[in-house]
Amino acid sequence: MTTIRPSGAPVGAPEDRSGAGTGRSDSRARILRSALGLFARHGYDGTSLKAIAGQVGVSTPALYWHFESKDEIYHAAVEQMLDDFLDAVRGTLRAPEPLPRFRELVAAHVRWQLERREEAGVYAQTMGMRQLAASLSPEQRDRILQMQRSYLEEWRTILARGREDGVFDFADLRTTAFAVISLCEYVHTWFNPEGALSVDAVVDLYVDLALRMVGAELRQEVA
Amino acid sequence: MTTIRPSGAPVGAPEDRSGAGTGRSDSRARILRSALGLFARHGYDGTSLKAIAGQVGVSTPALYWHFESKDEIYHAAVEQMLDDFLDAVRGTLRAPEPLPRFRELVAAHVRWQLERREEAGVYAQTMGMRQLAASLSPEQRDRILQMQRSYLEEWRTILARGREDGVFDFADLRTTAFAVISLCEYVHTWFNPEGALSVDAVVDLYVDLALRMVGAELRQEVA
DNA sequence: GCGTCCTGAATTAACGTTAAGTAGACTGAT
DNA sequence: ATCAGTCTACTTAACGTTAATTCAGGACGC
Repeated sequence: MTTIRPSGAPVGAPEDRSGAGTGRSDSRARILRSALGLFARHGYDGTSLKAIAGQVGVSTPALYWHFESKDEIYHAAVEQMLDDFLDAVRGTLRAPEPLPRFRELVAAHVRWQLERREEAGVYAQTMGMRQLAASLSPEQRDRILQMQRSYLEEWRTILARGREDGVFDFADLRTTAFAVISLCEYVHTWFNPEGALSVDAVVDLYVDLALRMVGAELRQEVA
Repeated sequence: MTTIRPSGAPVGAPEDRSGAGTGRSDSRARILRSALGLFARHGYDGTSLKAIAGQVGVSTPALYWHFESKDEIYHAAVEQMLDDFLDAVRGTLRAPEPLPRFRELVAAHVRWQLERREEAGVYAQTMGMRQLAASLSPEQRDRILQMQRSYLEEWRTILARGREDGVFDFADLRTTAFAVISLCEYVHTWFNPEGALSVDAVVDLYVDLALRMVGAELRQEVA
């Protein structure tokens, strides 16, 4: 268990740093990238600053030039990932009508989860351990909760409109929204990229599953 | 972040130990119970032996009389919880026909996740952090994977039989099985016991959602 | 007087964090 | 064109704390 953490040597090989002599500090971004991966694999407490620094290729105290504390690194990494996720998903939404928009939303969410499988777990961890989320600073917590809430609202709006329009048919709005989102959120826990199914295939299957959950008439793809 | 862990005092009030003068050492069970709750809330690395011991009401080294290491406590707690889960779910299965058996399975899984919300997260954590799971001892890992596999097989069998019988209709067996299981597995992440919906209500809603996913004709309850 | 179940003190290693110093690039004045 | 000075982006050394674990011993029941 403890053997997964570096004891003497860095956990991963330092990144290649040959190109462009430290061109105006990309260090911050590189720290966040390494940190996110390590937090995702080992959790917050399982990831040492030494491991992060080792993977970036700098000494541990160097991190303190870019960030105030381990907490700040963690929060910055999570927030950046959430930003990235929301941008990616919202960037694919084009249709105004509930049914095709719902398809787009499910597809984009699932695709991101599968393509960024490694990092995807961090968010679930943060929100999963309730005390951990509660111990973020109030501003950090509020910003993250705000992003969460607005995303949830996106789903609920689509579901509500679809039901009004008569293209969806489901019992409870809130429960259905949570159910569909959590379905999409946790694809990454079982998906195996070496397996028989491609990302595209799983995306399509999940779109159909989600459509069934909201009571949409399935066979309209070509129409 | 670090403030969630006890620094001087035990994290929770020691349990009441008045009844029955240490009647033939129930200590082991009490340690496991406390440990499971703490692991669920703070994760493996976020939980100290001091915190566990403090909650049980003994000194830290006392744990070493019952267990060899922190790893062993963790593994024993997870395995016991899995045992409990499987017993609870399998104990409710009565119907031999795929459709009612599927209902039973979904209902039992969801009910357990909601009623044991606190502990439910531990398993997800263990399996979520891939390196963590991989660092369990081979025997520990094998036992847990074995339990996982046999449970998954239960689902797949029901789905396959139901499709043969014509009561289910879905595209990909493996994906559908994973999707329905993960749906049930993560109810606890959003459910709020103080909220409007009771456990029973959510169980019913989830049974319907799952039935839709596998393409079952919904309205047969009374028939 | 032996096994069970625990305590208090001690050990070693790792953690996050601070302090102090330094190499290199850029700036402006000479 | 050069040199002092400043800013950036680190370095090594070190601090205080806490972690898991060990050990030597002690109470309590049979």
